[in-house]
Amino acid sequence: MGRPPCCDKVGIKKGPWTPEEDIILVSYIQQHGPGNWRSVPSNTGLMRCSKSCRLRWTNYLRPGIKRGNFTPHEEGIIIHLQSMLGNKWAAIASYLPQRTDNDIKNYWNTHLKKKINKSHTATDGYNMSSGTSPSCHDYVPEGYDMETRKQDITVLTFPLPTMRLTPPIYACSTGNISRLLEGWAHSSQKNTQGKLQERAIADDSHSSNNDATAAASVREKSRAAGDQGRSTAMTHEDLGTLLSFEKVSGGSWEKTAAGKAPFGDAEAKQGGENHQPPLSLLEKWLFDEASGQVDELMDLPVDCCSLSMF
DNA sequence: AAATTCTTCAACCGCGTTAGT
DNA sequence: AACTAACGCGGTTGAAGAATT
Repeated sequence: MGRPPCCDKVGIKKGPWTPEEDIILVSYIQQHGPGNWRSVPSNTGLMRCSKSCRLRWTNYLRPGIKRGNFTPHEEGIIIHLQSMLGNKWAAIASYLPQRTDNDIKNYWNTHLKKKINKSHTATDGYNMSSGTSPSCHDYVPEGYDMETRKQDITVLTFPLPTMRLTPPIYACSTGNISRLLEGWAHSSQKNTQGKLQERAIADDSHSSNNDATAAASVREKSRAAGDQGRSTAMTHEDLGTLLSFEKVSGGSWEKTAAGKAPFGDAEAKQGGENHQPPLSLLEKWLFDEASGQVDELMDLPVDCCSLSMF
């Protein structure tokens, strides 16, 4: 009915997300939980549309996401499910809680389709352009042994889960955030100045929002880091330092024994006046992972996606 | 070493579905 | 029941890096 897409609004930023934005988003979601995406941009000051925030969360920042190479076992599951369900990536992803639908879709389009096509042309002259979906029975990934495959096929014959396995655990991995910070540092060597100025302007226009207090705190830290020319990659150690504040009696915040000022002296002085708990929520969130909730969930055995799910 | 082509994947777009009024 | 707004999904695009010429 002519409603303009939200992302067409003036002032809505597009393109790759910066770690600053990621941290703000993560911090906000840790506090409020995922959902109600419409309120996210206004409450955080992010110059992104709600849709973009949701996408970024589900495809990249969501806890427990595994990135990188797919295992033969995962390949096998994807191939089998794709042959059963077609391109229902969200449904397929529900069997692989560590992988996002976008990831699976990309992997299918860039790797598996080719592999299967190759396999078919090698055997019986099958051609992807024929329009017929290749069957899982025709291609078995290397390293995906027949016994596992048999188990999976049995297991995956169960009805689809009605909802994603993903529990309301908002733990995340320091590795994930460190990785994105590294990426940001890399790219920021090219255009740090411009982006920071842009962010600073955007930040100022939202500084009075109460719900954005924690996020604003994060922004301040990030901006300060950028202003001081920290253009080198943030390591895991740095991130650990970033998160090493803890609350002490009297409502003020100070470093833990192992901690050092993460943003330099100037920032430390600023922080002294500002009694905001720096990254407290993010910190707690990240430390939750240490309890092993996510790992336990993600290290499910081969037949994980069956019985525990139904 | 430079130019071109290919590959990958994060992000966007549009549409269908669902929920709220 | 009808309408609107928000959400979620699948297809597609485009930028960046890798590989090739």
